[in-house]
Amino acid sequence: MLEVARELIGKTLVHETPAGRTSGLIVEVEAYIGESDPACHAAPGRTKRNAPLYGPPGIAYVYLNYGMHYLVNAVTEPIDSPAAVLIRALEPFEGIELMRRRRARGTGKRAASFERNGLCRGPGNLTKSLAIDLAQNGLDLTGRELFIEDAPASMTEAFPIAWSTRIGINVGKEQVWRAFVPGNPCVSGKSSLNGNGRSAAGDHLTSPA
DNA sequence: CGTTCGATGCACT
DNA sequence: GTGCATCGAACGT
Repeated sequence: MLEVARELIGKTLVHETPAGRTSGLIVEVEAYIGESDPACHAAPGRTKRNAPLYGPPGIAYVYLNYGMHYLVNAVTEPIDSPAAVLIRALEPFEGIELMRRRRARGTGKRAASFERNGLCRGPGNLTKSLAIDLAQNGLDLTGRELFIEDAPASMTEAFPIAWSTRIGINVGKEQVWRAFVPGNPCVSGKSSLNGNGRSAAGDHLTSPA
């Protein structure tokens, strides 16, 4: 499972829409594993909302939280083993101008005022830039609309990976189940290891316990 | 630098 | 009615 999270780092998440194609390199993820993980949506058992977690792996689990942000996960385990990787940040790759227009929508701001590195920094931001909402819930991530694929050869350098505790939760804080590319300016949250002054004491470069 | 707080909608008890 | 796997603006050091 944590291996899947690690493998997703450095792949691309792509969304094809009538408006165009947007994609980015996955630089930050978190694992949510099973009903025994209090922060996982499967913790209360099977419900209508979390049903995709109990389905086959390779499926997108999308939901709305805080009433205003859609979050996208990749289901990772076999049927009846609820677990998923939350995609938290991307380095924008294709469709950057389209991302800017989507981010500006509804705000009074100009699309041009959005910096590239911030377009997909944070799970709520990346779904807005890629136009991911409940319509994509349950899609096959190996399909043609919303999918994960290997990065182009020109980008397949080895990515350094750091692990930390998960962000934005109140339970299950002990697990070191957040993986990110240290130093990458598109990573959300704080990290002394990402080289831009956003730091957190718990970060470390070794593998999780 | 840091922390607090409002916006906002839906699933769940 | 309560509580979020958030974001960013508005404050206080």
